[in-house]
Amino acid sequence: MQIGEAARRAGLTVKTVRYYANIGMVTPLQDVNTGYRVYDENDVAKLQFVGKARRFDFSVEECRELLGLYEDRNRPSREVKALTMKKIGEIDARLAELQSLKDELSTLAASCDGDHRSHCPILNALSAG
Amino acid sequence: MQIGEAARRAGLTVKTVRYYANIGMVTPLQDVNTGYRVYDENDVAKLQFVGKARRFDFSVEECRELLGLYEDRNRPSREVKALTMKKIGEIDARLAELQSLKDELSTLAASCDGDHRSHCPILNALSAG
DNA sequence: CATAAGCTTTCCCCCAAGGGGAAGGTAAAG
DNA sequence: CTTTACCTTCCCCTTGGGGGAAAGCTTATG
Repeated sequence: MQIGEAARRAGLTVKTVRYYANIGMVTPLQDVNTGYRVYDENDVAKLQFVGKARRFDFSVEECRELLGLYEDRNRPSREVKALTMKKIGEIDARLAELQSLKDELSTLAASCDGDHRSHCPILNALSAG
Repeated sequence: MQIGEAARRAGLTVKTVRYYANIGMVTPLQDVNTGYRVYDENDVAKLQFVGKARRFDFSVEECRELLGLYEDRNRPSREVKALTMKKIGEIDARLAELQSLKDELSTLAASCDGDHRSHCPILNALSAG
């Protein structure tokens, strides 16, 4: 099938699928006459796999790694789990960071009247050393 | 003072301060002879303000807006509070997204033995339609 | 046959928010 | 006079593609 159908079936844009081909992540065959990329079922499966991993916040490089493990029938599940735990740790760190930011901003917002007057504790806090 | 001292006092890198000058956010005077940027106390205050707002996850464009409000002695605090509430909403959305991702990944990780064997529910989940 | 529609290709610039480093000017100190 | 420590502009790099131009292919229609 052509790239359009492969993209549609994987739930990705054509641009994205072409990008994955360019960086060597999912490499279809190429029609010698037209130069068109030709995808098969296995390619679509890989695209879906990568698409799902991306939605799980894995970077493109991590996806490449996961895809390698996915295709290696003899890899130990330990490696996949390690990558997953690392990703969970990163998400945890970001969660804590965002929660802390939210708390501080909420405190500031609560102290600001938010009316037509110019007094504003939020700006004061931002300008305080 | 020169850019180096201004950056140090604002807790920013020289690159960042130069970037803010280039995009017209904090615009110092320029020495006619040397071409060096010349910062005063007010510039440093603005740089600190922007630095702090950036740490609160405000985008550069939002910082520009906040800085405008900060310099306008007659602005209503309503506008600042609205910007802050919008930012809190964005943080909330991202928190929910990350929490959901973490839950799903945790479930997957818990179901994977993570040993030397190849069976891996994580990869199975990623490859399932 | 011409041509228009709907695919596809490569190529190049764009985003945020700067970082890294080259090549070269300037000023103070030894 | 030269080293050292600043500073300048300029250009490429990052993530993960998006937007669009110019051009090639196939098929359907007038």
